[in-house]
Amino acid sequence: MYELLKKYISSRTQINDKEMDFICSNFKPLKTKRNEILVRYEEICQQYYFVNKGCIRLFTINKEGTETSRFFAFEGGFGTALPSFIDQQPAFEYLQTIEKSELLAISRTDFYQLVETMPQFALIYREILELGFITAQKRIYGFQGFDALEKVKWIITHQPHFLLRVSNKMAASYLGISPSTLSRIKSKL
Amino acid sequence: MYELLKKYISSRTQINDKEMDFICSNFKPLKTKRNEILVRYEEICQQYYFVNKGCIRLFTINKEGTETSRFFAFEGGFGTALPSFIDQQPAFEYLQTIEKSELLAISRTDFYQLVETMPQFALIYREILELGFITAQKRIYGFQGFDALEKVKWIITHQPHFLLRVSNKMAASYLGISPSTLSRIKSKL
DNA sequence: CAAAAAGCTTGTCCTATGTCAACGTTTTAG
DNA sequence: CTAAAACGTTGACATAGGACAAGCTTTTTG
Repeated sequence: MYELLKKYISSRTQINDKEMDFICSNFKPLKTKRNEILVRYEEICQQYYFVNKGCIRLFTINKEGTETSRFFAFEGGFGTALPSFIDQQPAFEYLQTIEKSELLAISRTDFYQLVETMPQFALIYREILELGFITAQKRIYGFQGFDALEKVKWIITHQPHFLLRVSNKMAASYLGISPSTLSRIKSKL
Repeated sequence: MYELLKKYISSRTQINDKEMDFICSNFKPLKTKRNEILVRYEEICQQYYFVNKGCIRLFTINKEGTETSRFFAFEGGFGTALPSFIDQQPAFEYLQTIEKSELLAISRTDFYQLVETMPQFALIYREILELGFITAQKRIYGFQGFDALEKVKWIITHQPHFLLRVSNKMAASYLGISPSTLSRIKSKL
Protein backbone atom coordinates (compact mmCIF):
# COMPACT_ATOMS: atom_id res chain seq x y z
CA MET A 1 0.00 0.00 0.00
CA TYR A 2 2.74 2.47 0.96
CA GLU A 3 5.52 1.28 -1.35
CA LEU A 4 5.01 3.99 -3.95
CA LEU A 5 4.83 6.76 -1.36
CA LYS A 6 7.95 5.49 0.36
CA LYS A 7 9.71 5.39 -2.96
CA TYR A 8 8.63 8.96 -3.64
CA ILE A 9 9.97 10.15 -0.30
CA SER A 10 13.17 8.13 -0.13
CA SER A 11 14.17 9.23 -3.62
CA ARG A 12 14.03 12.83 -2.47
CA THR A 13 15.47 12.91 1.02
CA GLN A 14 17.60 11.00 3.53
CA ILE A 15 15.36 9.34 6.08
CA ASN A 16 15.45 6.35 8.43
CA ASP A 17 12.80 3.63 8.68
CA LYS A 18 11.23 4.98 11.85
CA GLU A 19 10.80 8.45 10.41
CA MET A 20 9.45 6.98 7.20
CA ASP A 21 6.89 4.93 9.08
CA PHE A 22 5.89 7.95 11.09
CA ILE A 23 5.28 9.96 7.95
CA CYS A 24 3.32 7.11 6.40
CA SER A 25 1.18 6.72 9.51
CA ASN A 26 -0.29 10.13 8.73
CA PHE A 27 -1.60 8.96 5.35
CA LYS A 28 -4.88 7.03 5.33
CA PRO A 29 -5.76 4.67 2.46
CA LEU A 30 -8.87 5.59 0.52
CA LYS A 31 -10.53 3.74 -2.34
CA THR A 32 -12.67 5.69 -4.76
CA LYS A 33 -14.92 4.97 -7.71
CA ARG A 34 -14.85 6.31 -11.23
CA ASN A 35 -16.00 9.93 -11.30
CA GLU A 36 -16.11 10.22 -7.53
CA ILE A 37 -15.92 13.79 -6.30
CA LEU A 38 -13.33 14.50 -3.59
CA VAL A 39 -13.74 18.26 -3.33
CA ARG A 40 -16.78 20.26 -4.44
CA TYR A 41 -16.78 23.79 -5.82
CA GLU A 42 -17.85 25.53 -2.65
CA GLU A 43 -15.95 23.26 -0.25
CA ILE A 44 -12.73 24.02 1.59
CA CYS A 45 -10.10 21.42 0.82
CA GLN A 46 -8.82 19.59 3.92
CA GLN A 47 -6.76 16.75 2.44
CA TYR A 48 -3.67 16.24 0.36
CA TYR A 49 -3.81 13.13 -1.82
CA PHE A 50 -1.11 10.80 -3.07
CA VAL A 51 -2.18 8.67 -6.03
CA ASN A 52 -1.29 5.03 -5.52
CA LYS A 53 -3.41 3.83 -8.42
CA GLY A 54 -5.76 5.56 -10.81
CA CYS A 55 -5.89 9.25 -11.57
CA ILE A 56 -7.27 12.44 -10.06
CA ARG A 57 -8.39 15.46 -12.03
CA LEU A 58 -8.94 19.08 -11.06
CA PHE A 59 -11.56 20.91 -13.13
CA THR A 60 -14.18 23.64 -13.25
CA ILE A 61 -17.48 24.14 -14.99
CA ASN A 62 -18.32 27.54 -16.43
CA LYS A 63 -21.72 29.21 -16.70
CA GLU A 64 -22.37 27.53 -20.05
CA GLY A 65 -21.76 24.13 -18.49
CA THR A 66 -18.43 23.48 -20.20
CA GLU A 67 -15.82 21.64 -18.18
CA THR A 68 -12.23 22.85 -18.14
CA SER A 69 -9.54 20.49 -16.87
CA ARG A 70 -6.86 22.17 -14.79
CA PHE A 71 -4.55 19.45 -13.62
CA PHE A 72 -4.10 15.69 -13.57
CA ALA A 73 -2.16 13.57 -11.08
CA PHE A 74 -1.35 9.99 -12.02
CA GLU A 75 0.17 7.06 -10.12
CA GLY A 76 3.02 8.22 -7.92
CA GLY A 77 1.99 11.86 -7.89
CA PHE A 78 0.49 14.25 -5.38
CA GLY A 79 -2.60 16.29 -6.05
CA THR A 80 -5.17 18.43 -4.31
CA ALA A 81 -7.08 21.68 -4.72
CA LEU A 82 -3.94 23.46 -3.58
CA PRO A 83 -5.06 27.11 -3.40
CA SER A 84 -7.98 26.07 -1.19
CA PHE A 85 -5.79 23.71 0.81
CA ILE A 86 -3.27 26.47 1.45
CA ASP A 87 -5.58 29.41 2.08
CA GLN A 88 -8.62 27.56 3.41
CA GLN A 89 -10.92 29.38 1.06
CA PRO A 90 -13.66 27.69 -0.99
CA ALA A 91 -12.06 25.73 -3.78
CA PHE A 92 -13.93 27.22 -6.77
CA GLU A 93 -13.01 24.01 -8.55
CA TYR A 94 -13.74 20.30 -8.36
CA LEU A 95 -11.39 17.45 -7.52
CA GLN A 96 -12.38 13.98 -8.72
CA THR A 97 -10.97 10.56 -9.47
CA ILE A 98 -11.69 9.91 -13.13
CA GLU A 99 -11.27 6.17 -12.70
CA LYS A 100 -11.40 3.63 -9.85
CA SER A 101 -8.48 4.71 -7.70
CA GLU A 102 -6.50 4.01 -4.58
CA LEU A 103 -5.35 7.12 -2.77
CA LEU A 104 -3.41 7.95 0.37
CA ALA A 105 -4.85 10.99 2.09
CA ILE A 106 -3.25 13.21 4.71
CA SER A 107 -5.22 15.88 6.54
CA ARG A 108 -4.12 19.48 6.30
CA THR A 109 -3.46 19.61 10.04
CA ASP A 110 -1.21 16.56 9.93
CA PHE A 111 0.43 17.77 6.75
CA TYR A 112 1.51 21.12 8.16
CA GLN A 113 2.41 19.41 11.42
CA LEU A 114 4.89 17.30 9.46
CA VAL A 115 6.15 20.33 7.55
CA GLU A 116 6.78 22.20 10.80
CA THR A 117 8.42 19.35 12.70
CA MET A 118 10.28 17.25 10.14
CA PRO A 119 12.92 19.00 8.04
CA GLN A 120 12.83 16.12 5.56
CA PHE A 121 9.14 16.56 5.03
CA ALA A 122 9.53 20.34 4.77
CA LEU A 123 12.02 19.64 1.98
CA ILE A 124 9.55 17.34 0.22
CA TYR A 125 6.89 20.04 0.37
CA ARG A 126 9.35 22.66 -0.84
CA GLU A 127 10.15 20.47 -3.81
CA ILE A 128 6.46 19.90 -4.54
CA LEU A 129 5.93 23.66 -4.55
CA GLU A 130 9.06 24.39 -6.58
CA LEU A 131 8.16 21.74 -9.12
CA GLY A 132 4.51 22.80 -9.18
CA PHE A 133 5.55 26.37 -9.72
CA ILE A 134 7.94 25.50 -12.52
CA THR A 135 5.36 23.24 -14.16
CA ALA A 136 2.67 25.89 -13.97
CA GLN A 137 5.09 28.45 -15.42
CA LYS A 138 6.13 26.18 -18.25
CA ARG A 139 2.53 25.52 -19.07
CA ILE A 140 1.57 29.20 -19.12
CA TYR A 141 4.61 30.19 -21.05
CA GLY A 142 4.75 27.13 -23.18
CA PHE A 143 1.24 27.83 -24.33
CA GLN A 144 1.53 31.58 -24.79
CA GLY A 145 1.41 32.43 -28.44
CA PHE A 146 1.03 28.77 -29.41
CA ASP A 147 -1.55 27.67 -31.93
CA ALA A 148 -3.45 24.41 -31.47
CA LEU A 149 -0.88 22.27 -33.28
CA GLU A 150 1.97 23.63 -31.21
CA LYS A 151 0.07 22.97 -27.99
CA VAL A 152 -0.47 19.34 -28.95
CA LYS A 153 3.18 18.91 -29.88
CA TRP A 154 4.12 20.53 -26.58
CA ILE A 155 2.09 18.10 -24.52
CA ILE A 156 3.43 15.14 -26.49
CA THR A 157 6.97 16.30 -25.72
CA HIS A 158 6.45 17.21 -22.08
CA GLN A 159 3.92 14.53 -21.01
CA PRO A 160 4.20 11.73 -23.57
CA HIS A 161 1.61 9.51 -21.89
CA PHE A 162 -0.95 12.23 -21.43
CA LEU A 163 -2.94 11.84 -24.64
CA LEU A 164 -3.01 8.07 -24.22
CA ARG A 165 -4.22 8.22 -20.67
CA VAL A 166 -7.11 10.70 -20.67
CA SER A 167 -10.10 11.12 -22.98
CA ASN A 168 -9.95 13.46 -25.92
CA LYS A 169 -12.52 15.64 -24.30
CA MET A 170 -10.51 16.08 -21.11
CA ALA A 171 -7.26 16.47 -22.99
CA ALA A 172 -8.78 19.14 -25.22
CA SER A 173 -10.16 21.04 -22.24
CA TYR A 174 -6.73 20.87 -20.61
CA LEU A 175 -5.05 22.27 -23.70
CA GLY A 176 -7.64 24.99 -24.14
CA ILE A 177 -8.82 23.83 -27.56
CA SER A 178 -12.06 22.21 -28.73
CA PRO A 179 -12.40 18.42 -28.98
CA SER A 180 -13.01 18.81 -32.73
CA THR A 181 -9.75 20.65 -33.20
CA LEU A 182 -7.81 18.10 -31.15
CA SER A 183 -9.38 15.30 -33.15
CA ARG A 184 -8.45 16.94 -36.45
CA ILE A 185 -4.87 17.56 -35.33
CA LYS A 186 -4.35 14.01 -34.12
CA SER A 187 -5.55 12.61 -37.45
CA LYS A 188 -2.70 14.51 -39.10
CA LEU A 189 -0.25 13.27 -36.44
CA MET B 1 17.31 51.22 1.72
CA TYR B 2 16.11 48.15 3.61
CA GLU B 3 12.83 49.49 5.01
CA LEU B 4 10.61 47.87 2.40
CA LEU B 5 12.35 44.51 2.68
CA LYS B 6 12.14 44.61 6.48
CA LYS B 7 8.46 45.43 6.21
CA TYR B 8 7.97 42.50 3.85
CA ILE B 9 9.68 40.11 6.24
CA SER B 10 8.27 41.36 9.52
CA SER B 11 4.74 41.26 8.18
CA ARG B 12 5.16 37.56 7.49
CA THR B 13 7.12 36.13 10.41
CA GLN B 14 8.22 36.78 13.99
CA ILE B 15 11.80 37.90 14.05
CA ASN B 16 14.12 39.95 16.28
CA ASP B 17 16.29 42.85 15.19
CA LYS B 18 19.50 40.88 15.13
CA GLU B 19 18.06 38.18 12.92
CA MET B 20 16.50 40.79 10.68
CA ASP B 21 19.82 42.57 10.28
CA PHE B 22 21.52 39.30 9.52
CA ILE B 23 19.02 38.52 6.77
CA CYS B 24 19.38 42.00 5.34
CA SER B 25 23.17 41.77 5.36
CA ASN B 26 22.85 39.09 2.68
CA PHE B 27 21.09 41.48 0.31
CA LYS B 28 23.27 43.86 -1.70
CA PRO B 29 21.86 47.12 -3.09
CA LEU B 30 21.95 47.43 -6.85
CA LYS B 31 20.92 50.35 -9.05
CA THR B 32 19.89 49.67 -12.61
CA LYS B 33 18.95 51.64 -15.68
CA ARG B 34 15.89 51.49 -17.86
CA ASN B 35 15.93 48.32 -19.99
CA GLU B 36 18.96 46.91 -18.21
CA ILE B 37 19.26 43.14 -18.60
CA LEU B 38 19.82 41.19 -15.37
CA VAL B 39 19.67 37.65 -16.79
CA ARG B 40 20.24 36.69 -20.41
CA TYR B 41 18.57 33.83 -22.27
CA GLU B 42 21.43 31.37 -22.05
CA GLU B 43 22.62 32.42 -18.58
CA ILE B 44 22.10 30.55 -15.33
CA CYS B 45 20.39 32.75 -12.79
CA GLN B 46 22.40 33.28 -9.60
CA GLN B 47 20.50 36.02 -7.80
CA TYR B 48 17.12 36.61 -6.25
CA TYR B 49 15.96 40.22 -6.46
CA PHE B 50 13.76 42.32 -4.21
CA VAL B 51 12.35 45.42 -5.89
CA ASN B 52 12.81 48.50 -3.76
CA LYS B 53 11.91 50.91 -6.53
CA GLY B 54 11.06 50.44 -10.18
CA CYS B 55 9.96 47.27 -11.87
CA ILE B 56 11.45 44.06 -13.21
CA ARG B 57 10.06 42.05 -16.07
CA LEU B 58 10.59 38.47 -17.19
CA PHE B 59 10.18 37.87 -20.92
CA THR B 60 11.17 35.81 -23.94
CA ILE B 61 11.65 36.46 -27.62
CA ASN B 62 10.44 33.84 -30.11
CA LYS B 63 11.96 32.95 -33.48
CA GLU B 64 9.93 35.68 -35.19
CA GLY B 65 11.36 38.26 -32.81
CA THR B 66 8.17 38.85 -30.85
CA GLU B 67 8.54 39.51 -27.13
CA THR B 68 6.27 37.74 -24.67
CA SER B 69 6.09 39.08 -21.11
CA ARG B 70 5.91 36.39 -18.46
CA PHE B 71 5.93 38.15 -15.13
CA PHE B 72 6.30 41.57 -13.56
CA ALA B 73 7.50 42.42 -10.04
CA PHE B 74 6.85 45.92 -8.73
CA GLU B 75 7.97 47.79 -5.58
CA GLY B 76 7.89 45.51 -2.57
CA GLY B 77 7.93 42.29 -4.55
CA PHE B 78 10.44 39.55 -5.23
CA GLY B 79 11.38 38.42 -8.70
CA THR B 80 13.91 36.31 -10.54
CA ALA B 81 14.16 33.73 -13.31
CA LEU B 82 12.97 31.15 -10.81
CA PRO B 83 13.17 27.90 -12.79
CA SER B 84 16.79 28.68 -13.65
CA PHE B 85 17.50 29.87 -10.11
CA ILE B 86 16.09 26.64 -8.66
CA ASP B 87 17.47 24.10 -11.13
CA GLN B 88 20.62 25.94 -12.26
CA GLN B 89 19.76 25.39 -15.89
CA PRO B 90 20.00 28.10 -18.57
CA ALA B 91 17.14 30.53 -18.09
CA PHE B 92 15.61 30.41 -21.58
CA GLU B 93 14.16 33.80 -20.73
CA TYR B 94 15.33 37.33 -20.02
CA LEU B 95 15.09 39.33 -16.81
CA GLN B 96 15.24 43.11 -17.09
CA THR B 97 14.38 46.29 -15.25
CA ILE B 98 11.96 48.17 -17.49
CA GLU B 99 12.65 51.46 -15.72
CA LYS B 100 15.39 52.96 -13.55
CA SER B 101 15.26 50.76 -10.48
CA GLU B 102 16.73 50.08 -7.07
CA LEU B 103 17.03 46.41 -6.25
CA LEU B 104 18.29 44.31 -3.37
CA ALA B 105 20.03 41.19 -4.61
CA ILE B 106 20.85 38.01 -2.71
CA SER B 107 23.01 35.29 -4.20
CA ARG B 108 21.60 31.80 -4.62
CA THR B 109 24.19 30.40 -2.21
CA ASP B 110 23.31 32.88 0.51
CA PHE B 111 19.61 32.45 -0.22
CA TYR B 112 19.57 28.69 0.29
CA GLN B 113 21.93 29.11 3.23
CA LEU B 114 19.27 31.26 4.88
CA VAL B 115 16.52 28.81 3.92
CA GLU B 116 18.43 25.94 5.49
CA THR B 117 19.47 27.70 8.67
CA MET B 118 16.69 30.14 9.53
CA PRO B 119 13.21 28.69 9.98
CA GLN B 120 11.74 32.18 9.58
CA PHE B 121 13.39 32.59 6.21
CA ALA B 122 12.33 29.09 5.17
CA LEU B 123 8.79 30.19 5.95
CA ILE B 124 9.18 33.32 3.83
CA TYR B 125 10.40 31.23 0.92
CA ARG B 126 7.58 28.74 1.39
CA GLU B 127 5.11 31.58 1.22
CA ILE B 128 6.75 33.00 -1.91
CA LEU B 129 6.43 29.59 -3.54
CA GLU B 130 2.87 29.03 -2.34
CA LEU B 131 1.81 32.47 -3.52
CA GLY B 132 3.70 32.11 -6.78
CA PHE B 133 2.08 28.78 -7.38
CA ILE B 134 -1.40 30.09 -6.63
CA THR B 135 -0.84 33.15 -8.80
CA ALA B 136 0.42 31.05 -11.70
CA GLN B 137 -2.56 28.74 -11.33
CA LYS B 138 -5.04 31.58 -11.22
CA ARG B 139 -3.51 33.04 -14.31
CA ILE B 140 -3.61 29.78 -16.27
CA TYR B 141 -7.07 28.95 -15.16
CA GLY B 142 -8.33 32.48 -15.18
CA PHE B 143 -7.32 32.74 -18.81
CA GLN B 144 -8.45 29.33 -20.00
CA GLY B 145 -11.39 29.68 -22.30
CA PHE B 146 -11.38 33.46 -21.96
CA ASP B 147 -11.67 35.72 -24.97
CA ALA B 148 -9.66 38.92 -25.21
CA LEU B 149 -12.29 41.06 -23.46
CA GLU B 150 -12.56 38.67 -20.55
CA LYS B 151 -8.77 38.60 -20.15
CA VAL B 152 -8.65 42.38 -19.91
CA LYS B 153 -11.48 42.45 -17.38
CA TRP B 154 -9.69 39.75 -15.43
CA ILE B 155 -6.46 41.69 -15.18
CA ILE B 156 -8.34 44.87 -14.19
CA THR B 157 -10.01 42.93 -11.38
CA HIS B 158 -6.97 41.02 -10.17
CA GLN B 159 -4.21 43.59 -10.73
CA PRO B 160 -5.95 46.98 -10.94
CA HIS B 161 -2.73 48.97 -11.37
CA PHE B 162 -1.28 46.72 -14.03
CA LEU B 163 -2.59 48.44 -17.16
CA LEU B 164 -1.64 51.84 -15.75
CA ARG B 165 1.88 50.78 -14.90
CA VAL B 166 3.17 48.98 -17.97
CA SER B 167 3.03 49.84 -21.67
CA ASN B 168 0.22 48.54 -23.87
CA LYS B 169 2.69 46.47 -25.76
CA MET B 170 3.99 44.71 -22.66
CA ALA B 171 0.52 44.36 -21.20
CA ALA B 172 -0.77 42.83 -24.43
CA SER B 173 2.10 40.37 -24.58
CA TYR B 174 1.41 39.40 -20.95
CA LEU B 175 -2.26 38.78 -21.71
CA GLY B 176 -1.49 36.85 -24.85
CA ILE B 177 -3.31 39.20 -27.20
CA SER B 178 -2.05 41.64 -29.83
CA PRO B 179 -1.46 45.33 -29.01
CA SER B 180 -4.11 46.22 -31.60
CA THR B 181 -6.72 44.10 -29.89
CA LEU B 182 -5.87 45.48 -26.46
CA SER B 183 -6.10 48.98 -27.84
CA ARG B 184 -9.50 48.31 -29.38
CA ILE B 185 -10.83 46.77 -26.18
CA LYS B 186 -9.65 49.63 -23.99
CA SER B 187 -11.37 52.15 -26.27
CA LYS B 188 -14.67 50.38 -25.49
CA LEU B 189 -13.85 50.30 -21.77
C1' DC C 1 15.47 71.70 -27.63
C1' DA C 2 15.08 69.17 -31.71
C1' DA C 3 15.44 65.00 -34.28
C1' DA C 4 14.63 60.30 -34.06
C1' DA C 5 12.68 56.49 -32.22
C1' DA C 6 9.13 54.16 -30.04
C1' DG C 7 4.46 53.63 -29.05
C1' DC C 8 -0.68 54.05 -29.73
C1' DT C 9 -4.79 53.80 -32.52
C1' DT C 10 -7.55 52.36 -36.21
C1' DG C 11 -8.69 50.57 -40.92
C1' DT C 12 -8.70 46.49 -44.10
C1' DC C 13 -8.13 41.92 -44.89
C1' DC C 14 -7.47 36.96 -43.84
C1' DT C 15 -7.03 32.67 -41.34
C1' DA C 16 -7.26 29.50 -37.46
C1' DT C 17 -10.36 27.60 -34.78
C1' DG C 18 -14.85 27.44 -32.54
C1' DT C 19 -19.84 25.95 -33.07
C1' DC C 20 -23.18 22.90 -34.60
C1' DA C 21 -24.86 18.82 -36.51
C1' DA C 22 -24.79 14.10 -38.28
C1' DC C 23 -23.20 9.70 -37.92
C1' DG C 24 -20.74 5.64 -36.32
C1' DT C 25 -18.37 3.50 -32.33
C1' DT C 26 -17.37 2.54 -27.65
C1' DT C 27 -18.53 2.47 -22.90
C1' DT C 28 -21.54 2.07 -19.11
C1' DA C 29 -24.84 0.33 -16.04
C1' DG C 30 -29.04 -2.08 -14.86
C1' DC D 1 -26.34 -8.79 -22.47
C1' DT D 2 -28.60 -5.10 -24.21
C1' DA D 3 -30.40 -0.43 -24.28
C1' DA D 4 -28.96 4.05 -23.51
C1' DA D 5 -25.68 7.29 -23.00
C1' DA D 6 -21.30 9.21 -23.89
C1' DC D 7 -17.61 9.81 -26.98
C1' DG D 8 -14.93 10.52 -31.35
C1' DT D 9 -14.74 12.00 -36.03
C1' DT D 10 -15.70 14.86 -39.80
C1' DG D 11 -18.06 18.36 -42.73
C1' DA D 12 -20.07 23.08 -43.40
C1' DC D 13 -20.15 27.48 -41.76
C1' DA D 14 -19.26 31.67 -38.89
C1' DT D 15 -16.22 34.80 -36.43
C1' DA D 16 -12.70 36.57 -33.13
C1' DG D 17 -8.75 38.37 -33.43
C1' DG D 18 -4.03 38.45 -35.73
C1' DA D 19 -1.07 40.78 -39.37
C1' DC D 20 0.06 44.70 -41.67
C1' DA D 21 0.18 49.43 -42.72
C1' DA D 22 -0.63 54.42 -42.23
C1' DG D 23 -0.88 58.34 -39.52
C1' DC D 24 -0.62 60.65 -35.09
C1' DT D 25 1.37 61.31 -30.42
C1' DT D 26 4.59 60.67 -26.86
C1' DT D 27 9.08 59.65 -25.15
C1' DT D 28 13.90 59.47 -25.41
C1' DT D 29 18.41 61.04 -26.07
C1' DG D 30 22.26 63.56 -27.60
